[in-house]
Amino acid sequence: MSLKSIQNGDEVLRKGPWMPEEDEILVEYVRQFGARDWSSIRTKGLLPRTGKSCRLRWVNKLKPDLKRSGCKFSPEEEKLVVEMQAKLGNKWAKIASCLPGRTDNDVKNFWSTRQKRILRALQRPKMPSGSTDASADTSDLSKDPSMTDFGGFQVHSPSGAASLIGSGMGPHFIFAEGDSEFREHGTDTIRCHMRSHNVHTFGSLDSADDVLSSHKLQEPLPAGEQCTYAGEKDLACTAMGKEMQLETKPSAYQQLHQPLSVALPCVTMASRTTRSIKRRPRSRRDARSTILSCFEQPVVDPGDACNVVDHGANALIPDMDRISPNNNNNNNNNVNFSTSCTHPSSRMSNSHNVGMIPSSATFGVALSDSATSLQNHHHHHNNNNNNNIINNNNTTNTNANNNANNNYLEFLLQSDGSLMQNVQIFSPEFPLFLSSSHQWEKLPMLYSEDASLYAGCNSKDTDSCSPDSVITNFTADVFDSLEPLNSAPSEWWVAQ
DNA sequence: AACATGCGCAACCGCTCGGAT
DNA sequence: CATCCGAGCGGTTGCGCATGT
Repeated sequence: MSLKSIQNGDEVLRKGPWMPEEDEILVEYVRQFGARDWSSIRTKGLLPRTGKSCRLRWVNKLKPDLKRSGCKFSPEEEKLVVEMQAKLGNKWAKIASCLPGRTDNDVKNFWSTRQKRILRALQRPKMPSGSTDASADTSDLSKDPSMTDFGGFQVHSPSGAASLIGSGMGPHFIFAEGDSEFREHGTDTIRCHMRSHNVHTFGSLDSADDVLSSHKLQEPLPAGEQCTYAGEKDLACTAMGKEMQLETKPSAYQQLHQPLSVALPCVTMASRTTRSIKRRPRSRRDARSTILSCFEQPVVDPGDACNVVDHGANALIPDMDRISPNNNNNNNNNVNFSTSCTHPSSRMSNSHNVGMIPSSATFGVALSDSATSLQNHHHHHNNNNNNNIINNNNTTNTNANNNANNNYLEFLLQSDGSLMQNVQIFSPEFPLFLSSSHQWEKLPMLYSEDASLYAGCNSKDTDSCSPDSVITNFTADVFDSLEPLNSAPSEWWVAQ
């Protein structure tokens, strides 16, 4: 055992791990004199430890009735910690006072570990069985091939199509037909049974722990054609025909991200969309790259330039050659990149810049074939869309499904080959709206005040940006960490 | 098998608070 | 009222074991 010591005058004070003999002396001291006057332990010559060290040892380890070291927090304890932390903040001592046998240090460490776990879940998603990462899944649930472990979140996905696509604001889970439930492994269980629904996307705008573990959904969700469940607080679950939504209500979002009149916590897309655009991820893929993998093209014909929507650092760019750095006039180290995107069957036939979204933004795409818009002067309100959900009731496009040349815009295509209108790419910082006239427009209700985010726009007060003007500034080293997309088409994972 | 990395937890550090003098 | 000092709190560090390569 390593023994550190510090010189204190003629005295040598010990530091570091406590030995059993020291513990015995300390316990005996407390028995005789009580748990106080800690400094006198040293002045009496009982232990070469500071009073502070003695107190800490007693409070955290030796005090009677403490739960033994290594005793995991129970789901009830975790729930209480989460709730109290939300109320009180990092008042660990206060929180610990409500947890018999737990010390403030226990709670603090537990919280820290939990935060890291959640972060890992978002940054290192593991993909369904059949993926190259399956062997990395060592959780108990790995025995069940239908279970996928996304770090701290375990997802039941018989179709193998479950995918974690979100990060930053919280995880998004996409489910396909046949997936029956989603569950979070932790304090609370959020479980939705789905039988007749094509796709289920769940997301939260808040951090995973804030939302996922503090709301509980009724179970099982009836598989009827229409049912609605309002969560205890701010989660609601709605099943409508072939789709089901889980949503956080604006109130929950606004608590953390105010002022905000509109939130987009989750997206529901048609099954064709989600299946055809996903591909097998590499291990340790950055979470942001994983998001992009849902939207990038699996195969691109020569000349059919179609690049990933980039949303900042660490994004995966499938083909660097197609991204040309443009000189800008700034004297700083920033380089402007614009990505172009065309598709032969799309009305969007000319190059459109889709490079956007500053780093640290959370990326998502909300689709609507019913011209759903968050802008009043654009909207054709979907009946279900009275708060923060954008619906896509698009039906399966078989042609598109079979088309090996699907690119990431494929999910924007409607059955007649035309481009789906009113596509919104959202992030809190830089939401955009692709209108029916294929103009990228800013969403005023979500505007960031940071004018630099609108590089290329004439003015942040401008109502619309031309496609070519949507350019994001990246620092020069942004692409250092990018991986080239070098896997063969056969490596692309397409859920069936 | 050896090494690297991840992870949880015990202990430390710096600071604030409040009672005693 | 000012100062000292012990107690307590929250953040951080680093050790040791587990797991991965």
